[in-house]
Amino acid sequence: MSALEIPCPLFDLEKTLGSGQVFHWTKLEQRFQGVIHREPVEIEQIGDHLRIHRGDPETICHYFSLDHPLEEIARSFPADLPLAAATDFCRGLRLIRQPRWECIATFITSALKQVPHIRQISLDLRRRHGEQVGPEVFAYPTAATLAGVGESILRESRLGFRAKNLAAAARFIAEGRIDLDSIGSLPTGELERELCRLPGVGPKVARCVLLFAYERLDAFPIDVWIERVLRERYFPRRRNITALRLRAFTASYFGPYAGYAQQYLFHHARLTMGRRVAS
DNA sequence: TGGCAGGGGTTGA
DNA sequence: TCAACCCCTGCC
Repeated sequence: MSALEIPCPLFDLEKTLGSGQVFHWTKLEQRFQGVIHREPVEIEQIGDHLRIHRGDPETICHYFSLDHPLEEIARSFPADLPLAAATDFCRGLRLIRQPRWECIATFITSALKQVPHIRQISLDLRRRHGEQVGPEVFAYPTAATLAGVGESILRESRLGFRAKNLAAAARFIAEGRIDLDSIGSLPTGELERELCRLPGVGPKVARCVLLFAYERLDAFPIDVWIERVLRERYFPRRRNITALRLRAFTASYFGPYAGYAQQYLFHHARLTMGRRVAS
């Protein structure tokens, strides 16, 4: 199969895949192998071009949101030092358009887990329960499949207490108690409330899903990293500021592309702040 | 070699 | 507001 090259200005494949949005991609030398929905994909970046060894170019461009106007997004940000530094550091990092169930399930399993663990769980679930779509390549198991598998088998993938939530969420969807596609037309606030009906989905996971699977680019998930950034960089002299006040601040301060601001602050913090931060 | 603390969150009291 | 949930890793 001959490789196809497409232009991808202002895009950094490695940063995008390494920014804690998706967890199943594997790097082999310069190539990244992964699955988009059920399609095996193998790509590498050469300067401002993407060399596609396997996969449909249109699917790949859509998945990596190559149509998002990054310059315009950066211009919409409030002018402050922490965000300017993060934006500079994350040049070319784009928000991925993820399949909805896969995104929900992956973030349910991410609770109190670090990236390598989430990745290990994600790959194991694919291998054990996902459809094989290529040599050593597996799609994420469907909700119906995981609903049939049940909690005790899921625990074998080292999910711990998350197995119960994942099994229950899979059943919730398989039984038709929520339709992930039809709720896509709801306003963001209502959509968030609908997502929180799923077992194991609280405010943080719901906002990740809003951002990564429903393209609500103003959604701002607050995890421990972002909370550290907000407290240290935005409210250094107000040590006892409440989580509620932080939420209110993020809802108004970062603007229509708050989700991008969050992703940049998050990725920058993870790679520069170290494990422990003075509090 | 083994014990211990703590981690990208949710839930229910 | 806080403990409990399960497992893994790093550190001593």
